[in-house]
Amino acid sequence: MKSGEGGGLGKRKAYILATVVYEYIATAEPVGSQSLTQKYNLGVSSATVRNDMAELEAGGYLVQPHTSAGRVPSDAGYRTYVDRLMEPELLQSEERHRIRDELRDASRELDEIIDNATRLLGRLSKNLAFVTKPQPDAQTFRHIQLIWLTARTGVAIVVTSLGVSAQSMFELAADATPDDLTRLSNALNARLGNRVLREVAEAEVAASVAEAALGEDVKQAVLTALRNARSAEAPTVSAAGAQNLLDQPEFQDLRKLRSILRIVEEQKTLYDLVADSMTSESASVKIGRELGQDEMTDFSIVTVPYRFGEQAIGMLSILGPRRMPYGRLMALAAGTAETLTERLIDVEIK
Amino acid sequence: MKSGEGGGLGKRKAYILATVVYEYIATAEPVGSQSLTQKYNLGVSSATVRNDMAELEAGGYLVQPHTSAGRVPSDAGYRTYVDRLMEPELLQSEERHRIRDELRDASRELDEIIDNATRLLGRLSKNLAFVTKPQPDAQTFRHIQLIWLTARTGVAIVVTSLGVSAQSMFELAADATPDDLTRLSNALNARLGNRVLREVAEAEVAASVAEAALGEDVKQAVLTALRNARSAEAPTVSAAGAQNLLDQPEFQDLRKLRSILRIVEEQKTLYDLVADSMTSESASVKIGRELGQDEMTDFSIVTVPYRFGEQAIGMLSILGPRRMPYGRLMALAAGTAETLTERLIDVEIK
DNA sequence: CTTAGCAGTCTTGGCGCCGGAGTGCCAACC
DNA sequence: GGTTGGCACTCCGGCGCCAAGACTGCTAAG
Repeated sequence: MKSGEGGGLGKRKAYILATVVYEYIATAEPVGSQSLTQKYNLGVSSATVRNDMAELEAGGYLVQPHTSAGRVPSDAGYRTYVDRLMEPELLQSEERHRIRDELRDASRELDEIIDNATRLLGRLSKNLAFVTKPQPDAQTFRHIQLIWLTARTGVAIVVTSLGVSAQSMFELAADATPDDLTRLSNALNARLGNRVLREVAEAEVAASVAEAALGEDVKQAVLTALRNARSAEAPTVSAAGAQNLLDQPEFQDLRKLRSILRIVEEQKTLYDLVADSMTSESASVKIGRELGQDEMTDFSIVTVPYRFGEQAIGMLSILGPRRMPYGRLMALAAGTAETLTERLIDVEIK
Repeated sequence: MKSGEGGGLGKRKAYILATVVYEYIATAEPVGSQSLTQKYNLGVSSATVRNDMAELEAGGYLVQPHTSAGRVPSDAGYRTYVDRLMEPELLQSEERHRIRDELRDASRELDEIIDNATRLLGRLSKNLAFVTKPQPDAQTFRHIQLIWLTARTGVAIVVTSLGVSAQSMFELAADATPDDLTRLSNALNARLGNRVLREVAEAEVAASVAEAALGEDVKQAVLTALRNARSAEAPTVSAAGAQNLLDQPEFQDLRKLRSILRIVEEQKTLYDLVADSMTSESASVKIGRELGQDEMTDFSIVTVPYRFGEQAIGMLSILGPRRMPYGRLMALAAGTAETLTERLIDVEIK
C-alpha cells in the first residue's frame, strides 16, 4: 500500500500522507487523526498525527472539507503519493491470464480487438475505460487499390500492416477506364511498398500517376484519398464502462456525471486529454486539475500507450474519480497494454 | 395538445385523460383534480373531475403514487393518449430547415452521415438518440475486389450502392497469385452486378470460382468474406445524448440510469428493443413495459425507419422517460428520418 | 348527473436537538 | 524539541416533531 521516502517531507509525515491517501481511497470518507491511529500501527499518538496533518495541510498536500472534519488529499497529495510514496502493484498471474484469454479469443479485425480490450479494461477496472485506435500513418504501407465504379468515380482502399485502414471515395474531372485505375494501382504499389504511410511523399504519387499516363485530376484524387486514409485530426476513441462510474459516491452530484458523459461523446476532447501521454514509456497519471478542464477537477486518468513493434500507436486509459486506486489501475492498464501489444503482432500483415 | 374521441371512454373522460397526460408530461408532478380545473377550462367542477379520475383509475389509465396524491398516467394511459387522443405535431419549418442544413454539410461517408444524424437528433430531442446503421444485405452489389497480400492471404472488399460496406481478411489453403485473384474478382463482378446482396447465391460464387479455374479453398474464402460483408448478427448502433437524460427528474434514482447506460453499451440489446419497428410505416412508440425489459419500465422509445429508395434499411430512435413529449419527438424523428432518406439518395453509387 | 363541503390521509419541508468525530491548543513529560 | 494526554470547541448528519399543503373519497343537496 505505501512506504517509500517522500521528498522533503520527512519519513513519518510521508508515511502519514501515504496512509491518509490510501485510507481515503478505500473509504471515500475524510480521514481523521484518531481513526487513523486506531486502524494503522503508526507508533505515535493521535496528537502527533494531528500536528503532522496540520503541517501537511500547510504544505498543500491535504485539505479539510470544513473545520472539524478529517482530511482529504489535494491534487498535490495524490501526485506525491503516486510519484513517490506508493508501492508499484503487480497483477495476479490469474488476472494476467484472464486478460490474455479474453483478448485471444477476439476476432482478427483490428477494430474488434480494440473494442474488446476497451470493454475488458472497463470491466476489470470498474471505471470508464477508453482506448484510442491506431492512426494509420504510423503503419506500414502494404497495398493500395483504386476501384473503378463509374467513369468519374471510384474508391481508394489502403491496406496497411494492421489491416485495411481506410477507404475514400473520389471523383474525377475527366473520364477514366477501369484499366487506367488498375495501372495506377500497380504503379503505386510498386513504388510505395513497405513504406511507413506518413513518409509517402507527394512526388512519389505524382511519379506513379505519370507512369500510368494519367492526368492532374487523378493525382489530386489519389492524394486526397491517401490523406484521408492516413489520419483523421483525432483518432477514433472506443469507450466502455461509463455505468461503473455511477457506483462511486462522488457522483451523487449529477452535474459532474453530465460533463463526463458529454466529454466521452465528444471524442476529440477525450483524446486531447491524454494525447501527450503517447510518448510516455509506462503508465502516466493525470490528477484533477492537471487535466486542464474545470469540469474534471474531481477525476483522474491513467494512461498507458500500446505499441506495434517498437512504435507507440495508441493508448489505453482509465477515467475515474480522483480517489481511484492508482496502483491497481496502473497495473491493469499496463498489463492490458502489454497483452494488446503482443496481440497486434499476431494480426500483422507481413 | 389534445382532443380526439378516445375509444369507449366518453368524450369528457377522454379529454380529462388527455389533459392529465399532457400536464404530467409538462410538469412531472402527479396531477390533481383541483389544479387541473384551475389550469384548464374543463367546464366542470373539480368534484366531477375527481369522479372521472377515479373511474379512469379503475379502468387502468391512471395510477396514484399513494393515497392523497394526484394521478399519473399508466402505460395504458400513455398508450391511449398516443394512439387516439393526442394531435399529431408538425415541425416548424425553421426546424425542418435546420435539420436539412445540418445533414447536408456532413461528409459523403455513410457512417459519418449516420453519426451526424444521431447527434443532431440527440440535440434536438434533448433525449438519448440512437440510429441503426444499414445492414449491407439489403443494398445493391456494385463491386467486389479481392486484394492479394501474400501467397495465402488476401482481403475482400465489397462495395455496395451505399459505399464500401465491408472488408474481410481471408486465408487460403493453397498458394494463389495476384492474377488469380484479379481474374476471380472480374468473374464475380461480371456475374453479380446490380444484384441485391442478400440474393447472391452460393452457386453463383461457385460458378465464378470455376470460371477463374480456382479451387474449393478460394470458394470458401470468398463465401465467408461475402457473408461477413453482408450482415452482422445485429447492426451497429450509433448513440448520442445520454447526458440529456440526466436533466430529467426521474433520474434521481441512479440505478435506472445505470441500466440505461449498460444497455446503450450493449448495442445488441438496444437493437433488439426496436428491431420489430423496422417494418412500420411511420413513427412507432413503445411505452414502459411494452419494451419487455424490467429495467426499462420508466422509459419509452420512439422509432422511425429510414429508407433507401423504397426499402427500409435502418431506424432512428429516441429513448427518454416514459413522460416524454410524444408528439414532438415523433415529429422530430420522422422529420430527421425523411431528411436522412433524401440524403442517402445523394450519396448513392450508381 | 353535478356540485359544494368536509373529514381524513399522506408527503414535504422547516426546526431544533443531540451525538459523534475531529480539530487546535496548551501544559506536562521524556 | 518533539511527543503526548486532556479539553474546549466546531460542525455535520440524523431524528423526531409539527404544520402546511394538496388530494382524495364520501355524502348530501341542487
